[in-house]
Order: sequence, then structure tokens, then C-alpha cells
Amino acid sequence: MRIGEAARASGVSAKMIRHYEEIGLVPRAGRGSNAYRDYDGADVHRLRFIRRSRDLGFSIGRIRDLLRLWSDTERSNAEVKAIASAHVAELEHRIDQLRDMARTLHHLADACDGSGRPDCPILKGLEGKQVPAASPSPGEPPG
Amino acid sequence: MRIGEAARASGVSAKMIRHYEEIGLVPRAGRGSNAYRDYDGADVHRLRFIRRSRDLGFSIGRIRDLLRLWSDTERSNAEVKAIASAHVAELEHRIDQLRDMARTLHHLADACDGSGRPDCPILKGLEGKQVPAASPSPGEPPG
DNA sequence: GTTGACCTTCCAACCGTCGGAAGGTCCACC
DNA sequence: GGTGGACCTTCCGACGGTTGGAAGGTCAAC
Repeated sequence: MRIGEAARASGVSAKMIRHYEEIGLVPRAGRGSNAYRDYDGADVHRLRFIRRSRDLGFSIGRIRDLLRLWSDTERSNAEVKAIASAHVAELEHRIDQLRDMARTLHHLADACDGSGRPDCPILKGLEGKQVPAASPSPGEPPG
Repeated sequence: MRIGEAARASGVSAKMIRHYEEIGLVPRAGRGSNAYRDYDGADVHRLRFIRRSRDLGFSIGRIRDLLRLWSDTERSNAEVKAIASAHVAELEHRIDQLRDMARTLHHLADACDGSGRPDCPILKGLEGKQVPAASPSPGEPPG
């Protein structure tokens, strides 16, 4: 099948399939008589694996590791479990950070009556009057 | 003061201060006899406001709005509260997504005995045997 | 006069996804 | 045989926000 059908079957867009090929996450696809990429069921299976891994928040690097283990019939499930558990821990850490932000902001919003006057505890909080600050891992804040 | 001192005083790196100036988040700094940027207490105050906002997960765009309101003495605190509340909602949405991911992955990891054998429910789950999938907002997965 | 800390600008990278340009190919329909 | 539209190709850019480095100018102390 061609890339469009593989995209529909796997849930990974054609753009991303090409991208994943370029970065070596999926093997280079065979080409037909024209220069079109050609895919089979196994390729779609792999793409679907990638898609689900992304849905669970794994980074490309981690997915690379998972794919390697996936195709290794002599793998140790302990290694897989370690990756998964580490990722769960990262997710929970990120959740804690976001929760801290939400809680802090919630407190500030609660202190603001929203009456329409200029006086605003939220802005005061952002100024530095309070705000314990969640101190997120550098980079990537909101969604 | 020069950019380095402003950076230390505000918690915003010199790199980022220049960047914020370029994108118009902070006004263009005055320059001394040399071409060095010059900052005063108000500038640092503003930078600190930005820093705290970032720590609470506000996007640059939102911070732009907040800064505008901050410097508007006739602002309505209702508008500020609306922005803050919307952001809290976004944060909580993101938290829910991450929590779904963590829960799903946790279940898979629980089903894996990690005994060292190749058989692995986690990989099976990623293949598509189960995985309800958290379906995150497109992009930006882990942290 | 030299060292080193500071400043300047510019360019590129990280991550994952998407948009669009400019062109080639396939297939159905007329 | 021609035309249209859906599909494919490659390439180059953007979005979040932050960081790294290069290559150079400036200022202080020693």
C-alpha cells in the first residue's frame, strides 16, 4: 500500500511517516516503479506501535528503545518494565509540577473578587508579593 | 544596570531578556555610550513578573495580555481573573491527560512481572491489544 | 598590555507536528 | 487523447521557549 493508506491504517500522518523514516525510527520504505513508498501490514503494525507509544507520552528516543526491544525476541521484559516505570515516574513528576501551578494560580484567583475594579491580587501575586512558584523543569510549560 | 545584573536580579537569563526584547514582550532597552543595554528597577520588576508568569505555566501570548493589564491602571480585575481561570482550566486538562497516560501505563506495567522472560504485556499493549489511549492534544507529550 | 568578565549580533539546535510550495504520477471519466 | 483530481515526491519554513556557540567589541583590574 502507499503512504496515504498506511497513514489512515496506522493513525500516523503521511508527513510524520516520512519524518520518522528520515530520523530512522522506521526503516526506509521500499519504492515502487514510480518513486512512491510501499508499505505492508508489518509496517503499519510498527507505525501503530509508534502511535500508541506517542499517545502514552513516550519521547521519540524512548520509542526507539521500545521498538528495539519489541523486535528483539530474546528481550527481557524487565528492561521494558524499567522504561515504562521510569516514564510513569516522569509523568507523575510533570503532573506534580502542573498541579503546583494550578493550585497556586487557583489560590490567587480565589483571592480576586473579579468585581471589575483595578485592584487585583492575581497581578500582585505575579509581581512577587507571594507566588511560591512551581519552578517547572526548564522549558515546556503549558499545553 | 547592565543585562547581566538584570538577569541575576530578575531570574531571567540574559539570553532570554534579549529574546523577549526582540519579540516585543519587553520594551527596547536604552543603550549607554557603548552599545550595552541599560536597565533600571522597573525593568527588573517587569522581568520578574514575566518570570513568575512563566513559572506558573503561562504562555508568552498570555503573559503579553497580563503585562498589558498590569500596566493599565484602569484595568478590570475580572479580565485578569478570566485569564487566570482559563489557564487553570488548561492546566487541569493537561493534568487529566497526563494522568490518563500514567494510569494506562501503570496498568500495563503492573501486568508485567518483569521476570526477565521475553513475554511482555507492556509491549503487547503498545501493539494495540489494549491501551485505551489518552489521546493527548496534538503535540507536546512528555517533559 | 594582558587577562578575563562582560557585552554585542547572528545563526543553529532541541522536540514533534504541521503548512505550503513546486513538481511528478496515477486513474477514472469524457 | 485529454483533463481533472487525488495522490505522491522533495524541500523549506513555522510554531512553543530555551540554549549553545561563534566572532567580535569594551571595560575593569592588575
